[in-house]
Amino acid sequence: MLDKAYDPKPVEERRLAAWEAAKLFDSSPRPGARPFAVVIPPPNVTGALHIGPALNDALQDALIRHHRMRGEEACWVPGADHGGIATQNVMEKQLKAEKTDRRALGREAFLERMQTWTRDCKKTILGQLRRLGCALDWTREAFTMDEPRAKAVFHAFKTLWDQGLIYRGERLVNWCVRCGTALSDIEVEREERKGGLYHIHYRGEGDWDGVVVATTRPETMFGDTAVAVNPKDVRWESAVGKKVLIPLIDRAIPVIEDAHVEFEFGTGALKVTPAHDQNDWEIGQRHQLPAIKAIAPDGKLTEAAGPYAGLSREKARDQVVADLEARGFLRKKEDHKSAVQLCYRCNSVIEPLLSLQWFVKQTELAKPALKALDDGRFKIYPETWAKPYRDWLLNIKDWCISRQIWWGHRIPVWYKEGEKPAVAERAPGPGWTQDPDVLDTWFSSALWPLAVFGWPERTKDLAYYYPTSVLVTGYEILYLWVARMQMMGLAFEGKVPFADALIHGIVRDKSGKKMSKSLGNVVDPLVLMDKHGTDALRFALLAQAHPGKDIAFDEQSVVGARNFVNKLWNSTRFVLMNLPERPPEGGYRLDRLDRKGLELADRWILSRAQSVLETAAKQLDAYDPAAAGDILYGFLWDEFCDWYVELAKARLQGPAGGAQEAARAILVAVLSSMLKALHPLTPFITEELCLALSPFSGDRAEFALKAGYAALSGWSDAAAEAEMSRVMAAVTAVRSLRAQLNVPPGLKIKAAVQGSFAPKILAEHRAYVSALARMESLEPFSARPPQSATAVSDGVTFYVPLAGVIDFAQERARLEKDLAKAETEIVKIEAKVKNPDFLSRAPQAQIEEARAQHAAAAARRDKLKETLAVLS
RNA sequence: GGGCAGUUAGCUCAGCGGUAGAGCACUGUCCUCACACGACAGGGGUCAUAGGUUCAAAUCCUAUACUGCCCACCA
Repeated sequence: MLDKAYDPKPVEERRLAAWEAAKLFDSSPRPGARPFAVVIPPPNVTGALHIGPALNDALQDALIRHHRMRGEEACWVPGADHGGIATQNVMEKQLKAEKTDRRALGREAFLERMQTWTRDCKKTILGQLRRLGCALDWTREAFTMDEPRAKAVFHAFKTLWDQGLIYRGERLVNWCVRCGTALSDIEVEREERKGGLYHIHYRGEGDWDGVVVATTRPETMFGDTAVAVNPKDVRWESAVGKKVLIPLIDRAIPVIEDAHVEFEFGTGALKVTPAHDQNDWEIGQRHQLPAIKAIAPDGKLTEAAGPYAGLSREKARDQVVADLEARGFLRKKEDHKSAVQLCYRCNSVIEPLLSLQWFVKQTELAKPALKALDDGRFKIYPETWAKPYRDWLLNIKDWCISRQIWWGHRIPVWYKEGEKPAVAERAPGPGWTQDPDVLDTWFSSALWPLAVFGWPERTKDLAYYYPTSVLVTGYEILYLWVARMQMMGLAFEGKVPFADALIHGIVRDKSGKKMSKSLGNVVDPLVLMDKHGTDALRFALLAQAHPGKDIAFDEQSVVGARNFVNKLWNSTRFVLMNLPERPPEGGYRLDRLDRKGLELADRWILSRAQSVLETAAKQLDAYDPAAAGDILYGFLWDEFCDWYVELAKARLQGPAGGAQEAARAILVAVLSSMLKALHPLTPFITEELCLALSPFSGDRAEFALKAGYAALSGWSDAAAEAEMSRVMAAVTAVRSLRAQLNVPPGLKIKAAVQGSFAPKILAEHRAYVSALARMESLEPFSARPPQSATAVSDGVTFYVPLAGVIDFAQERARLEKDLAKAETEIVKIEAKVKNPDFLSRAPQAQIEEARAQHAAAAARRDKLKETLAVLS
């Protein structure tokens, strides 16, 4: 016998052990079967997973399990990403805590430590995935820096190099002073911050007045190589062509014209610092201006800054401003809001810096990706992300792929005096030295769907699983990752790496704030799993994961899901308690049922179950587990447990025989098919319960995944559904009467029934009504009992004698309230039914329905009025 | 400065052309023989605002107002 409450821990342990022992999730090409392949977004090896990836993984697992149950060869590839800068930063923090740093350690020793860290971290992360119940094919575990992936990276680099798409050049790049490396454009985040706008006087050379420029970054003035004004700006007309002196260092620079300069901003004069500002760089290109570096890669001012050399950016700004002010150059300081650029890994302010870097040309690579989107080979769900994705590809800029860190794939370019640089995996010969930089971590991530299947080798896996089916990820890496995989996949294989991308939202805290360590609002999925069970956590996340929508996550939602899981447990427990010790040969089978012998409730629940299963399957096909979860939850709780199980009790506890067997068979069939349908969402408990039911359900499969897809057919019965809803309404009317008149729950009432639906109730549904409304007897109405209360429903009126219990004033008030309800309903429907436009233009079915509603409401109203008249 | 979402019950969110829904919270009754992680009954919304289309609009269109996100070279 099952315990009274579900205890997740032993069940989860048991299921995990069984899955692993059976290698249940392994996949290999199976001719004839449709592949359904998914590659996991490889988590960075920066530490343990938080709740965000848990959602991402639960979504993928639901899809994988669903498609497995549909008979497809589902393959979900696990793995991890070395995570470049992010991971190196983690290690650097550790080293700092040990009062050392990577330079003291040396490159080789540092990398060795990184390897060890990586091994431990992967263990943690993959352990978490396992614990979540992820149906990952563990034999395929991949890492972006393991041997096969390194091979893929080299091959990709070489191919792009041979095609002339890779080049090296000195460009203005986003430089993170703290991380000590260049970043690509999309690795930079922006944040609006308050700062100052400084108006600085640049004296004229000779004896003219000079100009006043406005800048937010006075400390870069030592790198100025011009002052620019708009060609149409009459205010500065006379200054153009003359020279001004940079204050404090008195270097002369020309005043030039450039259309980029805005009239309204500041003074209309712009100081041009090509080496430290993107716009200025472009102006510099247009006017062949030199680029003078005023800030070094370490964030300190260079020799060009004269007396300020060696000061940090921040200190230099304060000092320069103070000196300008003291010497009368500072004309004005305004408050000013501007968007500062921040490193997406360490959040420090980015310095645009001129440096020698490697780039991949993007325009040509983007074209096939655009085409794939436009002709539908690649689809994004929800569609709303397609436009931003498209715009990004259209305006794509070259990708800076070199990083000045140690952790990553070393750039496979070798140098030697007097030779052209060579691309090779190993030194081409003695005297060659390798480029010290490593590749952007996203370079290897971009190859993930190819690399996990052995590319560039022509493997069977690649032929079978590629292109993969769907990629599940958050919108924050749409460009960083999704777009690049599309470009690379198309460039190297001519096929999209995945046909669909499912973009989900971000898990936020319950007040809607982004989770972050610094805010202290991060949620540890393991803690929640320990507390409430894995299925509960999964269901809570999935039930809220509407496509593309962020989730405001509250632990309360996990409690709610836990309650549902417990409801599954107890309903199965109840069914098992009411089954015989020995199951019938082959289990209960619906096809053995005598359809004519079925009761209304049977026909109703089977019809409903069939429809619910169909809908849930469609929703999972459409990548919407939230909708599937919602409908399954509602059906199981509100319809199956609250009505069907209650109705079946009479037969279960009654005499043995055909009626009892039918109830048992239907309970088993409906429950076990629902458990199977829920399996993609809550794999542990559903499988455990399916197994417990298996002798009765006739399901021989050892695992829910192998039990096949849950479906019923041939049970659709609209008439039964309609009739059942009338019965339910009648029951509810009596229950309501009882509650409102404070009839003790234990007290069984006598009732008489009247109305057009009454004969049917008396003949066929008497047992239902008297059981659920707790009646001692139910008779046809003959005469109104002296002290009785009345419950009016569609086609039925119940009279309940309640001598001594009933309070007439209360009863009147109750009926008047019902009457008021009926009246307002009638007013609404009457407006419709009496509207000639409605009658002439609405579809016939609508009209008929409205008329029927009107008639029913009117009948109810009349009955209530009549009752009230008797009472007064 | 562009673009995209959202604005529905106290809270979190479904619904997206035919009489307003769920979970949680709330009120009342009940430890009724699966489940108090429960049962039954109930209260609570002029579906942001203003127009329009339609027999019919939370649902479609157009504005407006907030909120959030993405993108962008106003120093």
